[in-house]
Amino acid sequence: MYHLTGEYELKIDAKGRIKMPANLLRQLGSDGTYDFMVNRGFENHLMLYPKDVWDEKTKELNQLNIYIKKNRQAVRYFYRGATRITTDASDRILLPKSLIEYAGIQKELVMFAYQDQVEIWAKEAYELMISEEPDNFSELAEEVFGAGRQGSDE
Amino acid sequence: MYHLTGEYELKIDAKGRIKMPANLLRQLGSDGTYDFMVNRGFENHLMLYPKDVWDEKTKELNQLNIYIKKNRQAVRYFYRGATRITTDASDRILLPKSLIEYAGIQKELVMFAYQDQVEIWAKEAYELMISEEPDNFSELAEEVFGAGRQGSDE
DNA sequence: GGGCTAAAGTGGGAAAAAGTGGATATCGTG
DNA sequence: CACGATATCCACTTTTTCCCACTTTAGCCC
Repeated sequence: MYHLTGEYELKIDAKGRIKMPANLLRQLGSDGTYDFMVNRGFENHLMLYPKDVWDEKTKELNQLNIYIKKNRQAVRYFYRGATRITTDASDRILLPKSLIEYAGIQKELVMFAYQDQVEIWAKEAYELMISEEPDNFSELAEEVFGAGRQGSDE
Repeated sequence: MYHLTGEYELKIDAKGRIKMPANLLRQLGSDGTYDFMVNRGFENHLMLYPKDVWDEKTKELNQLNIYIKKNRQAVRYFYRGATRITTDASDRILLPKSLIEYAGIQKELVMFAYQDQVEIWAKEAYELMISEEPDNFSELAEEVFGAGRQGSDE
């Protein structure tokens, strides 16, 4: 749907506001105010989705029969903390306190955009995550990307 | 019917009243007083439904032949504790004591809205729930979101 | 590159809304 | 009737929202 990219270092101001990078917003097209959903990510970070992406993702989820325990738990787990967010007149957003806390964000944070979503990490946590990756990366890369790439390939 | 969202940390005051988050009420539209039904949830929490949602949900249930034991049990199980609730002039609600006890709510609680309903948890219980990944979540997630996303695809 | 202009980012004041606490009135029940 | 519990009402505090103005950075032209 989108092909968002970029890594942005940002600060939270005294009122808890975060300026959305102009570059990122530009990738979303549209003007005026922007509409997002945030929730807890699977590691200790947050996920930010453009509203339309979120709606698409939850469409199927909302079809599940939540009287089945397994489904109920999954729905909850996916949604956890999901909150709607819009930009103000200066393109800033306000994240829910509970989510900020969850991600361990103090002042500095990183937004990391890929595919149709944006991850939000506390700066320290992001750097840690980034630095830990290479360990088994080659193995992983081979597994994920490599299938059938042996021999001649562009 | 609705697409309620948001996670709200709330406190019960000395008189047992809980302020409904303005943000959540706004999503319900309407003004003046709001009309809800609460009952016991399937885990140790409560469920809060806007009255119109409740009516819709019970419509099917009320068609069941309750002279059949199984049906009777199911109906009872769903209804258990069901109580009508309205907001006062300051948008606060009063939960039945027995339900508060059932959910183990002391002072702090969390309202967690998704789809057309709101779950009410004791804060500690909520945090525990949130932190535990459901058993076969990745499997289920794959079922729901992932169909054929492994390897090369669109 | 220097200087100009527009865009991006930052900060804060003030009004409005949300949230909190408590006093008083009302109802139902023993 | 008296009591406790609920409902109604009012006053105050805190937070959020909205708006405006300033600083800094990036883009552009000469």
